[in-house]
Amino acid sequence: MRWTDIENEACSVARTLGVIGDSWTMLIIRDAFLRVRRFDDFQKNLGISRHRLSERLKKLVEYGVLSKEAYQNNRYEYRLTEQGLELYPILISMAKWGDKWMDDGKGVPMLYKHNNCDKHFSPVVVCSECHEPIDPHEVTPSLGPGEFQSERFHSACLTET
Amino acid sequence: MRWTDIENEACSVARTLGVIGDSWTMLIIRDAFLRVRRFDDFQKNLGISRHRLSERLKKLVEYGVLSKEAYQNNRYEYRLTEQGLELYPILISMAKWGDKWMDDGKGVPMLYKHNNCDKHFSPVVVCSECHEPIDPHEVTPSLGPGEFQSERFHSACLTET
DNA sequence: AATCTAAGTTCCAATTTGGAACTTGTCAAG
DNA sequence: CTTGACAAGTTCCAAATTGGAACTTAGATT
Repeated sequence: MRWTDIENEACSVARTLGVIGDSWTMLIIRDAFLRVRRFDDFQKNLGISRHRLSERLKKLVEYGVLSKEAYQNNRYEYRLTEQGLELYPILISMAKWGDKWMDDGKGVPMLYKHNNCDKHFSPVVVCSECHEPIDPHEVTPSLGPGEFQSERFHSACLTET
Repeated sequence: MRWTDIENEACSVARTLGVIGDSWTMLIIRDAFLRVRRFDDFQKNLGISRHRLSERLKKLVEYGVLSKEAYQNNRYEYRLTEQGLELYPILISMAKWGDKWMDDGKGVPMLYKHNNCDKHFSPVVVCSECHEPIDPHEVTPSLGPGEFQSERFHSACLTET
């Protein structure tokens, strides 16, 4: 099976990876959250080839993660859409995991302050219903309406015992 | 710049992507959360080539995301370690994003029940300090001790205005 | 002793990537 | 109004990576 077919699986994780799962894409998104908006700035910050960058930006615009808007005459800005902004939980969770497990002994690269409470924070994933933190061992998955019969596990059950 | 160098950047997002950011890896992790543990089962479920699977599993074991344990004589099990289990927030956030934005009109592939409250839930990212949901516009990033001078933005500031 | 099964490894064609050079359209200065 | 600079790509090709089929190894089963 080809990697490029995965977005057609009946699994929301696979479909998400079809959009953001290939090399460089999440770093482009990261830079977009950093307010990088122009082609050359992405290219210089990331060190990605112009070729690849061009392709990836085009795809992200197609999917609706970024918008491409002209400013002045032939200059363009790429900005996160609502759909793109909602990738934030994935990104901040990656930052937290990297802080904890990929520490090089020099301390964390970046600190995050929550303007709401004015404190440095870390992201915590809680249940939308009871507001308690989610432990993977306490989640029971079941087939939803969009799942169909298959010889493959299609869906992220996302529990581990 | 080569993609394979990114894990050395002074950015926790890039470092995390160095571990889980290439094709197939997050699907391997997904299957691991589904209690898939054996080489051939990963291979058949994912449709990945044995070649790639072998490499990826080896790397995940090296990084400490999976453990490889013998059972019976020459049979092996791959299991999520503590470090691997902590990828759950990333995975469940991907599932939520895919549910919302990659819906194909057939309904979600999978439902998740929280055993703690016995309800179907969706994951919400909140502040560790004030417990309010995090909005990317309300986060102010600053350089941490591990950041150093560079001509590149290294770190995920992770705010968008 | 022959076969089965799991867990890989080997090999090579086909695809993808990185990087440098080139293009196109507008603006800004002389 | 001509020259040069700049932003945003596109083109091209060598080098690296991937997919897939076939092969290997070692213990278990018939």
